[in-house]
Amino acid sequence: MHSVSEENYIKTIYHLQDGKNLVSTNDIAGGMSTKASSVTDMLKKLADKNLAEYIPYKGTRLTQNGIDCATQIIRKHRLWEVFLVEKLDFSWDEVHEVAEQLEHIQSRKLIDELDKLLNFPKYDPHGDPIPDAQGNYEKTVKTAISQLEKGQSGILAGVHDTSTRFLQYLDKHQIELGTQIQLIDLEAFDGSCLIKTDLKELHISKTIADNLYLKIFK
Amino acid sequence: MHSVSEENYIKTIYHLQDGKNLVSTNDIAGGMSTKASSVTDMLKKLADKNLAEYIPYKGTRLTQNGIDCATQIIRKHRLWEVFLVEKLDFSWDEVHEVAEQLEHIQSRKLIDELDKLLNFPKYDPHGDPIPDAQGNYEKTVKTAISQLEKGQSGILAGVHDTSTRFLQYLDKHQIELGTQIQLIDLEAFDGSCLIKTDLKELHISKTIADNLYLKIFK
DNA sequence: TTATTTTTTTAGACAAGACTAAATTTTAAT
DNA sequence: ATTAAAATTTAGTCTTGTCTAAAAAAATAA
Repeated sequence: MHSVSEENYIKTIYHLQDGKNLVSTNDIAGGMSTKASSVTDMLKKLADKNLAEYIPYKGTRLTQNGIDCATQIIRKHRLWEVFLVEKLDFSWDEVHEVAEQLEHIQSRKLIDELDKLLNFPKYDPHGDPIPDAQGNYEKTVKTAISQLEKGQSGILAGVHDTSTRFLQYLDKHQIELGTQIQLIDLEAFDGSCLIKTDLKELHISKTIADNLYLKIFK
Repeated sequence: MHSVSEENYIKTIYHLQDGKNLVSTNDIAGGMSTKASSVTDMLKKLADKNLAEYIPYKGTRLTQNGIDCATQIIRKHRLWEVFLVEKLDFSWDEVHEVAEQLEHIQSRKLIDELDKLLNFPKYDPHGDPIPDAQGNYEKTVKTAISQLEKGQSGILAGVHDTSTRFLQYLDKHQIELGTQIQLIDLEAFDGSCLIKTDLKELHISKTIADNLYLKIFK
């Protein structure tokens, strides 16, 4: 099928795409911790294989083919994360690195059976939706806390940054998926926020507020 | 840690070693479906990393380091095989290819937790022993049916050839691990045998008899 | 023991993926 | 509209792991 490297590029482009028309070479390089020149080389390969459309100096977008491929990788990644947490007692900040390896295992049967074992879960441990075998998944509209208006509230449905440090920060402050959060105050000067959960009030920086996505009750 | 390719060489050498003092370059090439010249290159790398002792023109043996590494790969391979059969409804002739990929996933916690989930199994679905976290495992003395004397019996404890075709042959004749088998007659001319299980008598070729290993009651 | 065959190694090439440095194109700023 | 800065691509190199063809060593046979 495709090489591990190709799959990682496809996944990165897919995540960067979201809404935008074209993804820039530099953004991909940033997202993969590699150099722009390496990205250019790979983009040509992906275009040759009809996985991406590459317009020199302008940017790239995945073809339908590439999108299908990305969706399957994401399906695998998220199912493995559920497996690690539900069956192997991993905590949600430990799963990413291992899932990153497991998502490249090639076996249709393996994934379908895993899905069955886990009872066809809809969400991964970070609250992100899991595509089904056909690649369909609920595209929830999630809003970062930093984008809310004062007084709005919602439940934590996803995080942007999935680094161990960030996830541990959340654990420390007893914030997890499903936690109800209300925006009490927003400081215009530095974008920091005062938020309230069932348990306590907490002051968070703009960086944190950008990273927490809520499903909003309208 | 080590590359997938290095791990595959280590595993192959370990399996070919068994008993022998040195493993030949050609045998490794055969076992890996690669060319002797490629093997020579890799042997030098393994020697540099203190994973193997390489004596040009003579052969190779793993160092203790290499043996430890091989044992861990085998542990992972066999645990994943158990997982696939027990939890994901794979049949024993479907597991090998996938386990071959899964054995290279790097995560100590993953394997220890998997071991726990499966209840610390001692044998894989082919009857081969699974090394524990320290690398220790029961080194059973298994004897091919073709090596038995007339009248001897034992229970099927392993197979040599693990190809799908062979495993399906066994399924067809209702032979599985744990099946009690007695050697009724051995034809000196072509090495074929007449064997008896609880269910029936069966005439098997020398090729088959070479591939079936029994634990013998002495 | 010499000649022949087999095994193994060396030399040189190639593909995938990555990098650095230089060149080119695009964008932004005067 | 030029010029300066930023983004992107090209050219050339490197590493890993593979290959073929040729050379060298070891094993076998006469």
